[in-house]
Formats: sequence, structure tokens, C-alpha cells
Amino acid sequence: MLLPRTASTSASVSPRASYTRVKQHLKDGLAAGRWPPGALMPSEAELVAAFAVSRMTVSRALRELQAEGLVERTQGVGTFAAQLHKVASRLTLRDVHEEIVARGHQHHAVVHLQREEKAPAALAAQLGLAHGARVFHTLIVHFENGVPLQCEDRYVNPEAAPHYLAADFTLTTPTQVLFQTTALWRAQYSIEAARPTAQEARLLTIAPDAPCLVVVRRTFTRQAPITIARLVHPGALYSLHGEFTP
Amino acid sequence: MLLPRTASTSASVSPRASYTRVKQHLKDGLAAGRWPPGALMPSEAELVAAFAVSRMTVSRALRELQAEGLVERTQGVGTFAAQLHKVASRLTLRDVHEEIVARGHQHHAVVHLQREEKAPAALAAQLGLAHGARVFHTLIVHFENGVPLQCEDRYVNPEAAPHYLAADFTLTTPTQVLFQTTALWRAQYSIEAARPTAQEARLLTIAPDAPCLVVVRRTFTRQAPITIARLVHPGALYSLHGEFTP
DNA sequence: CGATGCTACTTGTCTAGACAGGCCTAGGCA
DNA sequence: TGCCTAGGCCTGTCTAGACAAGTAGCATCG
Repeated sequence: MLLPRTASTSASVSPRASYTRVKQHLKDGLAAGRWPPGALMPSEAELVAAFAVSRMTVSRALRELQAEGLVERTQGVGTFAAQLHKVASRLTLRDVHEEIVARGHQHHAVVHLQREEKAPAALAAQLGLAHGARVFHTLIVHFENGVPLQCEDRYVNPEAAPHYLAADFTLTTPTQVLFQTTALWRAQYSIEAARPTAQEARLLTIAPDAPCLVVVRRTFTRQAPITIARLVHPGALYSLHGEFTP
Repeated sequence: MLLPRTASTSASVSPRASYTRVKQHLKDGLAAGRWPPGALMPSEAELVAAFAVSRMTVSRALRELQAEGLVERTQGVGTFAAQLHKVASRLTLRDVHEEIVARGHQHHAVVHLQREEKAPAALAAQLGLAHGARVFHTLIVHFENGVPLQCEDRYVNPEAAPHYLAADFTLTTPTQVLFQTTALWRAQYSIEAARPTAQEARLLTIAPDAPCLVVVRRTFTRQAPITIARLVHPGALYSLHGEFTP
């Protein structure tokens, strides 16, 4: 059976993959408001007839739209246009070093602390360690083109990354070291605005009452916590950006 | 051909869907570090033999792992374990009202401004309007259990949502109105820490130098901008949270 | 009138093939 | 030695069917 190659709907490029054509047709309709949120969309059988392709092909197109959050499907009932705002905004956090390099700028780091400590009670509990256990502690300031951009205060579970302290953090970043040596399973984080501590203000050379963007990130293997990091950025210099397209 | 139903790998529940079993087996291996980032993973043919399923089935499993960012695939070469930190953290922004209700708290809003204005030059440019065109402007403070949580300063393109001003924003939120009446195509936003303006500090009843979390969000249909919103939250009360699991 | 079962329609999963096209390497040829 | 081609392996896409399982409406039976 020959491909129809009709380029029926949008006059733009028609990718050769059939499932892509079906997806694009449905996306176009959704963007044009042809199916308002909650409306019943064409069934697989109807799309099979309309596009002259096999059911596996339209099934794949619909399944991918479902994974992207654009449609909702219920077995025995049908496919429905989704409530878009539920997925409207997603944000990706990256490693500082990567971020700075991606902007084409220079990155360097100053290590203020790199040692083993006895964990305070609260921290030990968060890292799932025994009371009074020992933890690795690093305090590093990251610079973009010579300007302090991030103060990284990090505690690491020695069981998860026994050789963490051996790394040279002027050449690599804690994130890179930890991702190479541990198998990440789960990550949690919070983002908030706050004043820096006195020490952080000094290290970042900012005023003590300057607003800062504080990201606290916790990562875990499947069994145990790996690390807790507090990342403080001067509010005047740093912002997180994100974008979303269906 | 009968299903093997061997429950070979993990002793946990074995979902009946074959592609899920294949996926889970590979996820387990990745979580256990069997394939460090960049390592070559089993080919489709090997998995077909190992699981006694068809190639479409393992292909689906691998394609979904790729979509989740856990593996990278190259035609003619093979499938490789991904560098996890690139996808490690995603964050979802939600509508204030939904967020407060989801916490089981009371939400109410006070409308300080709801009118048509002549757009300043910079704003008109951002909304893709002619110089001196008219825009809709609302200024609303959202309360959680009586405490001011968000100051929402929003400009709306009248062409995208002609009836925006007719809504009663003590009963609904601008986000809800706009999502019901427009077809969203693209959203952009930035998050940063900053001081509030004098007016914002007064409306939120916080100190003028209190750190605030400021989210600026722009949304677009395929043709034109819909709205620009500045959402200001007291840093002491508000934080964004996110989680990631493979 | 109410409960029950039948039926049509829907999505979910799976198979056993097929062809296309990218990548790499071994072997042949100049 | 250097180039070049032919396989072999890999992923990417697709087909025409099949059975499973969930839903909703309708007809029938008690």
C-alpha cells in the first residue's frame, strides 16, 4: 500500500513517519480549539480510516499524546482532550557548571570547606544515619566570569559515596562526582526566597538583607539518602527559566 | 504461545503487561548501577530472546525509557544508559487556587483593580500589540486561610480573551478563565528572588525589604500572546516543591 | 419495576513478520 | 598504504491481524 502523502491539514512540512502525521493533526486541532478540554476526540478506528494506516500506528500517536498530557484515555470509553493547565509549566534544574558553560561563560569554584564532620542530630536523621555518625561536608562558591553566583553547602552520606572527599572540586562539581559514583533513584527539592546567612552574604559579597533564591535539594538511591545541598543564589543575578510547548 | 509468567527478576509484583516487565527489568538494572551512564545496554534482539516476546514489545519498552530520559538510542549503534542528572529535576507550577484547595485550606481573593487601560510602550511590545493599544489589567491578592499568599498583577491581550473583564475574580481565578476561553500553545516563565515593590509590600502586609519569590509567566496561543502575569509571594510563606523518580 | 445479561464499541496489549536506513568493520582492490 | 564496497548489526517504522478487558446502553426476564 502506497503512502497517500496528501499533506491534507497544515500546509507545513509533512514528516514521513505516519504516527507523526497523526499526532500533528491532533495537536493542530487541539491548538485550534477544535476539541475544547473534556471533549470526545476521534476513536482509533476513525483515525485508522481517515489516515489509511494500521491501528498500531494511530495507537502509538494517541499514546504519546497521552504521555505528553494532551489527551486523557479511558478503556471502553474513548479519548478526551485534556485540561491543559495541569501540565502547563515544567522547569528543569541543571548543574551550575553546565549552566554557566552553556551560556559561553567562564566558571570557577573556590572551596571553603572539604572535610569529615560529626553529623548534628537533625542532619543525621535527614540522611538516615545513626546519631553522631560522620558525614562529608563541603562548602563551595561558584563564580560566573568572576562574579559569585552560587554558594553550595552540601552534606554527603559516606556510605553512598565513600570517595567523595578525594575529588578536586576546583576541577569538577559535587553533582558530577555524585552522579558518576552513585545510582540516583529519587530527587526532592524546594525553591524559596530568603535572606542569606551572615556567612553566605560574606562569601557571595552581597548585602546581608539582599533577597536570595534558595534551592534545597535532596537525592536518594533506592536504599538510602545520598546528599542534601543548600544552593544560595543572589536574587539580583540569578533566575530560573522554563518553557512549555505541547 | 502462552505467557511464561515466570516472574524471573525482581521478586515483587510482576505486572501482566510484557512491555512493563521489560521496562521494569531495565529500570532495576539502571537503579542498581548495572549499566553506568554511557554503558551499552542489551539490544532489542537480545531482549526479545531473553523475555520471549516480540520485537514490537521490547521496542515499546525501550522507546518509553528513552522518552523518560533514562536511556539514549542511536540508530545503527545501540541503546545506552543516559546521564541521569540531565533530567533529574522537573517542577510543576499550578494555579494558586488549586494549590491552596489541595492543601485543604480556604482560599479567597481581593480584587484591587479590574479595568481596561492604555498599554505602555514596553508592555504593548511584549503583548504584540500596536503602540497605545488597550489592554485588560487586573491586580488581585490571593489569601490562604486569611493570610496574603500571592499578589497577582496581570495584563491580558483583549483579542485573545475578549470577555476577560466580565469574570468575577472573587469566585474564579484568571488562570481558570483564560484556560477555558483560550487555546494555550506556549508558556514561558522565570522565577527569581527579589524585593517587593512598595505597593506589593503594602498589599501583602510584609516589610518593604522582605525577600519575595517572583514568578513572571507569559502565555501564548500559536498566533498571539495571551497574557503576562507577575506573581509575587512572601518568601517566608511560599516555596515551590518538586520531586523526581525514574 | 428492577435486575440481569447481551451486545456493540472502545482502548490495551501482543505477535510475527517486513522494509528502511544509519553505523561500523572486514576484506578486496588500486 | 589508502580507498571503497559489502555485509552485518542496530534502531525506526509499519502492517494486518488477534485476544483481552472495560463501559454503556438496550432488551429481556423475573
